[in-house]
Amino acid sequence: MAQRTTRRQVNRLPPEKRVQDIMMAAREIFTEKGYSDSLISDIAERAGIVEGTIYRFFTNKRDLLQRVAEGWFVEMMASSEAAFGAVRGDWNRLRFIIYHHLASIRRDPGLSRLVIQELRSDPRYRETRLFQLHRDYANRVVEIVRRGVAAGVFRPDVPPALVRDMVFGGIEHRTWAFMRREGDFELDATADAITDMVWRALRPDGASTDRPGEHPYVTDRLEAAAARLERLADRLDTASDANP
Amino acid sequence: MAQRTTRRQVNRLPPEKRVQDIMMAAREIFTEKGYSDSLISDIAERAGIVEGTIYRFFTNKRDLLQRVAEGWFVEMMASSEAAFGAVRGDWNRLRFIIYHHLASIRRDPGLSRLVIQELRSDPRYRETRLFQLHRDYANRVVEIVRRGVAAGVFRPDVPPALVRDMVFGGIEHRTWAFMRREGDFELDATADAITDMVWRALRPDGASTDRPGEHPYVTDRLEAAAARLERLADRLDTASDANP
Amino acid sequence: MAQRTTRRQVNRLPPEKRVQDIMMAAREIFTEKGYSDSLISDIAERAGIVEGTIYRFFTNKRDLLQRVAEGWFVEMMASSEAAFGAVRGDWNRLRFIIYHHLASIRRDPGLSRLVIQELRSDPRYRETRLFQLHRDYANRVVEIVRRGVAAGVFRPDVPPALVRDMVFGGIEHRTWAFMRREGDFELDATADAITDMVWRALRPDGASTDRPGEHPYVTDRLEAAAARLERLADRLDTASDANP
Amino acid sequence: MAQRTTRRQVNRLPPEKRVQDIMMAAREIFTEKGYSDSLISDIAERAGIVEGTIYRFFTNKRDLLQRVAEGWFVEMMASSEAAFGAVRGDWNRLRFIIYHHLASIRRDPGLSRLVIQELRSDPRYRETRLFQLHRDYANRVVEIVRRGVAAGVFRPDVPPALVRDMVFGGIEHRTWAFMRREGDFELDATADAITDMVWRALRPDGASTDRPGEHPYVTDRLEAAAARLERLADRLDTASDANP
DNA sequence: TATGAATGAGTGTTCATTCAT
DNA sequence: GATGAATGAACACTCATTCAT
Repeated sequence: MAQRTTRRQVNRLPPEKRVQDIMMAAREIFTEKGYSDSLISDIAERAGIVEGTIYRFFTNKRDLLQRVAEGWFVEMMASSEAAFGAVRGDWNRLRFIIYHHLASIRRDPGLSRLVIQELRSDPRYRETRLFQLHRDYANRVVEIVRRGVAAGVFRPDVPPALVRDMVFGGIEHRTWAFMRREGDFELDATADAITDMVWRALRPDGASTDRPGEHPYVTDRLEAAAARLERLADRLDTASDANP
Repeated sequence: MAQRTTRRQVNRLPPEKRVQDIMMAAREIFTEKGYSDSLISDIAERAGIVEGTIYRFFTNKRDLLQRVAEGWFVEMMASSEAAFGAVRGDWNRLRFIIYHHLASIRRDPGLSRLVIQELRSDPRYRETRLFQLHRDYANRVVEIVRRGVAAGVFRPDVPPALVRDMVFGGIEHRTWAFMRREGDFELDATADAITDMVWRALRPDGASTDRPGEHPYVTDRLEAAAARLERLADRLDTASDANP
Repeated sequence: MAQRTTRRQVNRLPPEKRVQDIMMAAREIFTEKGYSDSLISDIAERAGIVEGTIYRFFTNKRDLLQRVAEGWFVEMMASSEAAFGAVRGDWNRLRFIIYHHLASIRRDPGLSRLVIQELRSDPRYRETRLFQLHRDYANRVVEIVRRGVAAGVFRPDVPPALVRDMVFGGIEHRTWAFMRREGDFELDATADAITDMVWRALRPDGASTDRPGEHPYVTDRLEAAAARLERLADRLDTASDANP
Repeated sequence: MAQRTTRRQVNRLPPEKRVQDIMMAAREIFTEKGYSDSLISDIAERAGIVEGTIYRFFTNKRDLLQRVAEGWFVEMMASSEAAFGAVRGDWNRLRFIIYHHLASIRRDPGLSRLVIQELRSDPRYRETRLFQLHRDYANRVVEIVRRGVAAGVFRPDVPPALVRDMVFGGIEHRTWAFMRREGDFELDATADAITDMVWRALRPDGASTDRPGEHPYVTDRLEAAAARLERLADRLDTASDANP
């Protein structure tokens, strides 16, 4: 013992910076390799420290993943909080949420996959802070639906939670290939398509399910045209009758 | 020389039966414990054989899981094939698929979770037979939408693949807690709610989005409009003939 | 993975032989280095196998130590069982036990120390088979004392368990330096000295505490006194008859 | 810049007080958890300082244990020094030592066990101050025996060191269960029993081995009675002869 | 064909000790 | 003198897979 050749070099940093470094390194490694293929030693190396130091700030590897994911989520929510508050109109709000979620996946596909695969399937997921964050995040949709129903602009028989599930489930399925680095998706078009689809399911019968402010749909137009032609024809009839 | 008290019992069985036994045992163990907590030795024991024998029929543990899942899926599809063919009407067909998928999850929540977690996230998933089966299974929905659009019964601007994603994504999210043995769901009510939601998103504006049979279809309205236009055209023809 | 250069060489042996090899190797390593400085990998190497194989037969490192110690003890008891049965006379029997224990320590000082240090101080020691073996072994002394007391050969006020404790405690203290490879002790002389010391503590006052066979027992003295009293009584009787 | 809420509290204390605090804390922790389960950080916390400070006063963890044990021993010896000097008579002196040792074990079973297990088995134990203290402590017994032999009150063939080993070995074995918190022992009765046992082993043949000042043992009394009766009988004979 | 003993690579975690501040 | 963040060596145990019998 004690024949250490290399002098021990201690690099003291403020705890926050250390934690930040570690989480950044961990996020990268986890994203690149997935959870179980990521080694604590790799993460330490990337963070420029030794393995033991990680354990001063994180209980274990799982805790590290957990907190990386939480950090990511908090960041995600914070980045949209202000903007979301400024959005007016239900369609726009739904579209905003959907777009934002799709954009997050595009930005961090690896992390998205990790959360879905590793954390959400954990048996203790519901006891997790991540679960709460996720729930709050997703419940923005529930809230919109609930209020719309109360205001009478949405169908009263739509289960708000199911809308949430279909929105986020749909997004996940649609982007699954991308998260696995196999496919791609168009951000705007996908956001539009999903929003429209949900929108139509929410609006009551008879109401136009077109996006607010856009042109009414073909059947309406067809019927309207027919009606106008009929009126025209009536007038023609009258005219020809009156001008024999 | 061997002091083994229990004599080695060599049971030569037809390969098919062996494979069947192993897969049944594997399915049970995998379902109970998840993939990584399942031991080959446990599976062998449950199947009444030894570890080595498994490797005569399966390349490795992963392959075993793969084929268990495939078997499950084939079984699932076969069980619905005939009945599905007999269902008439788009709403009913959608409802059938959704109900059937929900019922499969209720029957085998462990296996469902396993497929979602372990297999679908595998980087080579798309090269998998399971992927093809899954795609064929899910494309029933795509097919219905595509045909409905072509027939003019559904909106022409609905992306069929997105409908598929929202249906299966929605089902997954809705039942995720159940798959983790934490929550429950009502089979019929959920199937109805999802089908209705999709249905409303598919039907054109102005058309009743109520379930078929209760209110006239858009075709009716289109036919009525066409008829009126035809009568109009007739009259215009007559009128122009009358005013030479 | 799978670029193994050296071909995997399996060397199949009957389980008993394997267990024997492992225990022999473990005994050597444990004896040489003590428990915590012994590495499973060292033991495996010495036994000519790999680490994993050890875990087929032993639950963990502790279990291995436990069973090595048990084996040693069983062997020790077996080797003395027959001979002990043939020894006659209390002094000889005590001497035999003491000698045998000292001889065991001389033969395996490392193992002796290990048992005392590692196993006997374990909080669960009393639930151990080793404890039972040890107790049976040590109770030979208790048994001798108990019987001697019952036969009136030993003082009635001697606590047999305390005799046992002083015998084995004394042996341990006397040989402690030797177990640590620092000192030595003379086998025969030490056995004699301890036996004599205990012997003297056991024999009633007035009785010669010399080893049996060399000097008369207390019974002799009691008999002599009784004889004298009887003769005296006779004389007193005669005298009183003569002086009516 | 540091967000530490609890401000670092620098308490400059006189070195002696510091050392005292640390040793007290260490003694508690060691006693509670044993050596290897005691963490330097725990000890530091209990002493109200940080780990680094310990290393200003103690070379390493082992040294800390060493010095804790030394302190305990010195304290133990000091507490008995004066009283021991006042005790008169060999039996009483032996009894005093034995009682005192038993009482120490009763007071600090955890520490006693620690010294036996951890320190006495250390390969460098003999180079230790603790060893010297221990030797001096135990040699009180040797001294008593030696003097007794020289004075002719004890058997000349008793090896004084062996007496010491049996006394302390016996005490240790007798109280081992108690040190492990599993059993109990009666202080006075045990001290008496051990002292008596040693006493009997020390006294020469023919001498009463009863405790000094108490009644001689039965054989002696029997013989004495017989002798007196004989003398009486002789006188009676003479008297009757002289008075015919 | 079936056996099942043997293989052996692989890694998260602990904690006494150091030393820059 | 005191701090306490950082160091980094050390190691038991698992289990999918192989292959001699």
